[in-house]
Amino acid sequence: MSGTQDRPLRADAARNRAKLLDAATAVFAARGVGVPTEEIARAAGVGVGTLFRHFPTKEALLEAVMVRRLETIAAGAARVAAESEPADALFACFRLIAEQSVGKTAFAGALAAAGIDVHTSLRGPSAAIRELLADLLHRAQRAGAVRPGLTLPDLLALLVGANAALDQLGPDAAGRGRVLEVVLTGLRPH
Amino acid sequence: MSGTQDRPLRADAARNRAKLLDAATAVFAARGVGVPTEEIARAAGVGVGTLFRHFPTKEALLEAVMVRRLETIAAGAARVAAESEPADALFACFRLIAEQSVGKTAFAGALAAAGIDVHTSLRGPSAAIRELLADLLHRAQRAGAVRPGLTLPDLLALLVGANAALDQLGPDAAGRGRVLEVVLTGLRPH
Amino acid sequence: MSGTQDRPLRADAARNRAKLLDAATAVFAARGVGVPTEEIARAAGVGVGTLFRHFPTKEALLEAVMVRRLETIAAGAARVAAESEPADALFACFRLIAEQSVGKTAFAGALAAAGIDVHTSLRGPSAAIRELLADLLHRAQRAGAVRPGLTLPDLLALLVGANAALDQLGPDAAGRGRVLEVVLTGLRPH
Amino acid sequence: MSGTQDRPLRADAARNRAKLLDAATAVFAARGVGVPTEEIARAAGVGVGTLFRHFPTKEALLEAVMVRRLETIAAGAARVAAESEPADALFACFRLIAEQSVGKTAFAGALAAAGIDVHTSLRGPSAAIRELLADLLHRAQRAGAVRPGLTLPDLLALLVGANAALDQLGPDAAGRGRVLEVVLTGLRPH
DNA sequence: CATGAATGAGCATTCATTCAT
DNA sequence: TATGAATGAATGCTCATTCAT
Repeated sequence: MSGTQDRPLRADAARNRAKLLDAATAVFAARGVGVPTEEIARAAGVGVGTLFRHFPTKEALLEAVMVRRLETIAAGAARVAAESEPADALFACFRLIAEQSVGKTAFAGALAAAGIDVHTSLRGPSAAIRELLADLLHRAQRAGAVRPGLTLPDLLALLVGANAALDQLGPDAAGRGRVLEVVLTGLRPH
Repeated sequence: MSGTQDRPLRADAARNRAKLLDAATAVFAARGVGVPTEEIARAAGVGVGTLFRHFPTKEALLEAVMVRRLETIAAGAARVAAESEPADALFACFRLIAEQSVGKTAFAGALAAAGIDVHTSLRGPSAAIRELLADLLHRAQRAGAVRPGLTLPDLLALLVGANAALDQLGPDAAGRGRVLEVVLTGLRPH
Repeated sequence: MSGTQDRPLRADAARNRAKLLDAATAVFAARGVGVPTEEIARAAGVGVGTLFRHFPTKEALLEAVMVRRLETIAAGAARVAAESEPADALFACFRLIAEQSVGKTAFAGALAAAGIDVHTSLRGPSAAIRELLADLLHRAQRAGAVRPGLTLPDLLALLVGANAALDQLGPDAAGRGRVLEVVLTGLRPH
Repeated sequence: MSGTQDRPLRADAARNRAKLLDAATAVFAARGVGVPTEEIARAAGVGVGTLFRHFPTKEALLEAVMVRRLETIAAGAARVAAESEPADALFACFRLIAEQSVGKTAFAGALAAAGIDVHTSLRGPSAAIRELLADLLHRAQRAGAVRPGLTLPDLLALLVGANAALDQLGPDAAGRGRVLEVVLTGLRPH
């Protein structure tokens, strides 16, 4: 049911898999998805062969990186959502997701540009997020805390947009706050 | 000093340059920036050699495409800005820019991912837009129509974000309207 | 109708194509089909890129080599067949084909082993040979010079076998003569 | 001198060796000698490590497969040869060897193509066959049942050729009979 | 000046072999 | 001793760029 886990996986193999995912996340973020696979293997301290034993394709590695990211985000969002009532929870989740996905823009763009069909394995984690947000959105709207006409796709698009905006803004904390404030304010009814 | 001059360009050469830019715009948008240069040459109906005569580098071609885009946008924005008073003009420009740059996200991402330094030749056109927006922002804020603390970088980031959001939303007109409405509403003081 | 010729092909391109085919024929024969493509390119005095421009795949190159071989053989066989009456013509063709296809065994084996479907482009030339042999066989049988029950597939198998036998025998001229004599004698009615 | 000795081999080790040889024979025959060693290990139900413990090299495994084949053939030939008088024995052996070595063509070709020097360990079993055939040939010739000039190398080449012919013909029993008939008839004096 | 053939560095991927578990 | 994860050299193929025609 959990997809990625086929067998218990030997201790060292699991360690290498993790090292590879970490290295890939870092290197892709730092140098773009165009980096040679060998670079990633080197960063992970393993040979290329090991990389390809764990991820049969460069594309598969990219997917695994994104899946892990989404899983982390989904978990964080679920935690945050549980702590407050719907409206606040929605806003908190929005902040969290928009903030956490640093650099995701470049990824997603590159993946799409490469004609990669990420959907299959991403559907799982992203479905979790989607459902959570759909629920929160619905309840926040019923509570009158969010614009009534807004749909889930709208919300997701705004999330992607906020993400892109923060990416573009860089580490300027004050600016990030103002930008998020603009979007979150806009979500409220007027 | 006299080597890089922009000679008037013979009629057919100018025509080829235009054909190449059009083809590149279309093909990059349709198939991503990863397309072989030869594909673009073919789409333009010329040989690769001709492409490289006009644009010494693939990167240069990409830049030229974006420059032309920005120039169009800048012109449109200037026109729109002249037609209303500051606050409305700012909102109109925001809409225009966010709408017109369909697919730019993938571009920009890919460029950045490729480690390409677009700045040099883009600074011109984008500076024009920047100045226009800086001016409108300033005056709209003085008129009390836009959040006081918002800076130009904030606004640009929001523009990029809105662009990404619309890209993600696809051609759903109603959704695009709602998303823009959210962001524009958020820009106003509260 | 003639298949391989798509456009007139520029002079130098044609020259390179020929050089590549010659080099490939020689190198494959000398060192087996396992040779790196780069080896062949070097032997032809061109870059790998050129090789792959002419033959989109290593497999395609192999096929082209075999096609040319078969074409040569087919032409020679047709010439020989025209010079005598059916029975003698059949025997002459048999000798010619068995002799000319030195090293073909290794080729064909390797191709089959590689799971390559050579048929498509080979069908043309080999069909020509097949038809010629079918005709000669039929007429030689009617003339009472060849075993009556023998079919075309039988004859082709014997041809392949004779080829293999000669390959195995090496350059010992007397031995080659005796071996061919055995097979040709066996073809006659008894 | 004591390093390469053939220790009796523990029961399970012997079983593994046999499983590997069987698997290799089957897999090589079915998918060609290009199959990854891991495929063979899997088919044998052991790990690659075990495979390489028994056969230090892929080439060594191939050789072992062929050796076993030749041993089987040699034994069969010896049995058949004992049952009749020289001439018939020779023909029976010829049939047997030609028939039994189905698929050997691809093997031998691939081995040769790979530049593998099979001789060392094959000389043993093949020497047995060679001697048997040499003896039979000699006696059959003295009995006037086989062409006088024919040498042992000629006979071996014809054997390889017959093998190739049968391989090419496939399972068509009647055809196989006719083809062998042709060659065997050719062997007789005329 | 346009063309498209030639170039070759670069990259993803495979696979025989080794070695930690 | 068996296992299968790790290794990395080797290979087929691509594509930006150059240059002969």
